[in-house]
Formats: sequence, C-alpha cells, structure tokens
Amino acid sequence: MTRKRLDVRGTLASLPLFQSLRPEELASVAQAARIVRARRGELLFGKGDTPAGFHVVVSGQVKLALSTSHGLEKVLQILGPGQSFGEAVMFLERPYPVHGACLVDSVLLLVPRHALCAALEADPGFARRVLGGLSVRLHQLVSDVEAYSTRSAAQRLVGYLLHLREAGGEAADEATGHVSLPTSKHIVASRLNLTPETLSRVLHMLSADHLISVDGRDVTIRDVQRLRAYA
Amino acid sequence: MTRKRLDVRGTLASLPLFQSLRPEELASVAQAARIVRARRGELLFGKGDTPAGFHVVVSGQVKLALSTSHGLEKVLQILGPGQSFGEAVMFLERPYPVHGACLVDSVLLLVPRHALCAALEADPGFARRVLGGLSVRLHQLVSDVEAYSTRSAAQRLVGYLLHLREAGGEAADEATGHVSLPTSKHIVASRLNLTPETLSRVLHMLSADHLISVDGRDVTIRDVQRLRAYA
DNA sequence: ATTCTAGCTTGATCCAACTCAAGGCGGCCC
DNA sequence: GGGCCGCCTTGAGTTGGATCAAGCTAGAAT
Repeated sequence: MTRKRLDVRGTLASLPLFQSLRPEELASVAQAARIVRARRGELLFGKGDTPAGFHVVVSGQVKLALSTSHGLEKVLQILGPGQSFGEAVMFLERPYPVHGACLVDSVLLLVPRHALCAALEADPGFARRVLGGLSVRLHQLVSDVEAYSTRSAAQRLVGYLLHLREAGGEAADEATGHVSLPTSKHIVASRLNLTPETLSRVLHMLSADHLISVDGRDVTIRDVQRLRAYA
Repeated sequence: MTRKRLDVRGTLASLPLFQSLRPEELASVAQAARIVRARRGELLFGKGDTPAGFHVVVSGQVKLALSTSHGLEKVLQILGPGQSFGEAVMFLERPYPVHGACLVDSVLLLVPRHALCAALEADPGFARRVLGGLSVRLHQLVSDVEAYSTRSAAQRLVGYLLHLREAGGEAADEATGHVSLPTSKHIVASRLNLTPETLSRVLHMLSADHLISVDGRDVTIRDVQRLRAYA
C-alpha cells in the first residue's frame, strides 16, 4: 500500500473555509487534523454516531444519506473535493441525523472539535466563514424542501441539470450545454427523491422532446430556454 | 391606538440568543433595533426582497412560506415569541428565498446587519450562539426533508403531534397527553405538506383507532406508545 | 469467446394523496 | 332571529409516481 504523503497544511490552506487563518492557527489546525482514507462503499459514520469533528473531502466522493424503514436510502447530498460537512452536528454535540459513506475511494480530513473552536476564538473572520458555510447549506436545504414539496419529478430533474450546468462553469447564457452526472443514476435518482425507474423514464421523455440527449452519464442540453421554462 | 411602550433592551436580554452579551453591547444592539408592529395577514417581506436585518418575534405569530406556481403556498415554519429568523439570509446578503407574514397581530424586532456583525466581532460567545441557532435550524430542515421524502401523511402528522407535545413541556413518559394546534388546520396542513382534506381524513382515522381525540384545535393523545409505533 | 454481474430500461399494475364538488357548523354582524 | 362567511368535513373520481417483474447491455473476470 503505497500511500502518497499528504501535505495536510497545504491542503487545508487551499480550502476557502480556511483562507485567511493566520499561519500559526492554520498550523495548529493542521496539527490536530486526522487523515481518513476510505474505500468505495465504506461507512464514515452511521446515523446516531457521535461526531468526532467535521470532515473535509480532499479527494474522492462522499454521500450523506438517510435510511428509511425498509432498508432503502435517501441521498441528501453528494460531496466532492474541497467541500466540508458535519460542522453543524459537531457544533451542537448531537448525534448524526444521517450517515455518511464513500461513493469512491476517498481521502478526507477530520478536524476535531477543539481545533475548530480554537480557530473560532482566534479569528472572527473564520467564524464569519463558518457562519457563511452553514447559511449556504441552509439555503440549499430550503430549496430542496421547495423542490420536493412543490415540484414534479421532471421539474426536479430539470432544475438539477441546470444547476449542474452552472456549477460546471458553463456560461449561463449559452443556448446549449453539456453536463456529466456526478455519479451513478440510481444515486442521482435518490438525491432527487425519485426511483431509478422514474428517472429513466423522465430522461427518456425529455430526450423525446429534443430538450436533451443522453449518453450514459453524459447529458447534452439542446435547448436551455425551453428547459428553463419547464422549471 | 394605545401601544404599550416596549422595553427593547429588556426584551432582547431575555432571549437565549443574547444571553451573556456584555451590557454595553446589548445596549448598542437595542439601540440599533427597530420595532415592527404588523397586523394579522400583513406581509413582513416578500420572496426576493433584500433583507434589512434579522427578525425576533416578541409577541404574536409569524409564518415563513414559499408560494408555488399556482398561487398556493407551502408553509415552512410557524414561529412564536422568542424565536428569530432571517439570520442566514441576512448574513449572505442574498434575497429572501421565502416570504414572511403574520398569522396574528404581532410585534417584532428587526436587528440590522451592522448590529449583528458588531456583536459577532465583540463576543465569540455570541458567534457561537448564532452558529448554534443555525445548526438547530439545519437539523430541523434535515428532519423535514426526511419527513417529506420517507414518511406517509399519517406518519408526518403523528410526528408533528408528538413534537408539539414535547415542545409543550409535557413529560415525555406519560401515556397520554394534550396538545393544541398552534394555528388553523389549513396552515398546519400546509406545514406538513398535506392538503386540508387529507389532514382532516387522517385526524379522523387516528380518532377512529382511539389513538387521539380531536376537538377543534385541541388534540388529546390517548396512547403515546401506540402513536410512537406509528412514526 | 463466454459467462457473470451491476446498472439501466421498459412494461404492467397499483395506491396514497390530490382535486373537484357538495354539504355542515359555528360565530358574528346586522 | 336570520343570513353570511370562514373553516372544516365528507364523498367520488383522478393521477403521478411507486412497485413488481422481466429484459437488456457493457464491461470485467475466467
């Protein structure tokens, strides 16, 4: 097992969250952080576990999900490199309301509670950034609730595709575009609160309408205007 | 119009959020806060408005809601005295993703952005409390998403009744209990993402099973155990 | 090349909750 | 008292998306 040495400090320094921490604070956070390597499918924490700190994804991909009564699961969030999670739950010292697992082999950093708290004390700018991060997540959840409770399956999918397109850095005003689903279709379906069957049917329907075309995980958006009108 | 003078400072001091601000900081927040009086039905802010600050409910009752394409609305939250809202949106300087309106005549305080920021700089404990507040809201939203996407209408209602019961300070281990719906049934229905018709039918069904009995907005819980088993 | 398997698609059927359409039932004002 | 207006209930019919059950396809393993 040849694992490349990881420059913890450099990695942390490159994350937006830790911008503008003073070098000695950054060093002490880096000092305290633990490197977590996990393979595809591996559980990072279960629902009900007590958080040891918050996580930052260095490489790979992680899902946060709920498990339903019937052993099914509902994916809440799919996280990639540079994203962090678990701040809120760590902060409240409550058990995780979701579980987290790797979708592919991944490397994460686990920043323990005390290191976060120290940084909060030391730098009001850091507090502001954590607050900003939670606020963004709050907004995302509000728009998820909106999507689940006021939009149809097709509208949710269209919204998601347009969202991916913007996140993917495509110019917002182009008439066409291209996005790749971040992971397998059944995970995407769950993220959108759909069954895989329904996702497949909706993709098919949008293709039939010449709004998109689909090739595996690659989706070409043929008519942004008309797609927008959908959502 | 005989409006009682409002002791802004005293009111703020009694809220958990502002506990342990030093007196001079509290004074300057109180100084900056604006009193907002609004009548039943009055809009406090519309979706898309720019937040002027965050609100604290002093008395009365406020709803935060989304409006759907067809002029319907979906209630996200029902807030009573002592609760605050709009911190996140103010913080990000983004437009409101929801609108807010009074369910009954109400008095609120509007704390402007600069006052909050000043308090954040001055007191890391305050930052910690705001962070805690947002974290709690994040948890609530996660459990809403869970409810909407993995639970049936009856399960959502049962969960809500049990939640009201606990919030109402009833001992959690009693076999029976009593709760009052905080507002009219059609608002409660919307909060639970149900139509009023469905709410009515579910209440009827639970009554028929001797799990609860209903008299207007008053609900008597006859069998907590069996009700818990439901959710 | 052949099998195996995971992921996806397609078709048929079902069901929870919604919509539409009438009533009931207070409370309130004239 | 009588009429009116919100609010709630009840019934009948509809439907979006889920469920169940086969197939299909492409890449990996043998």
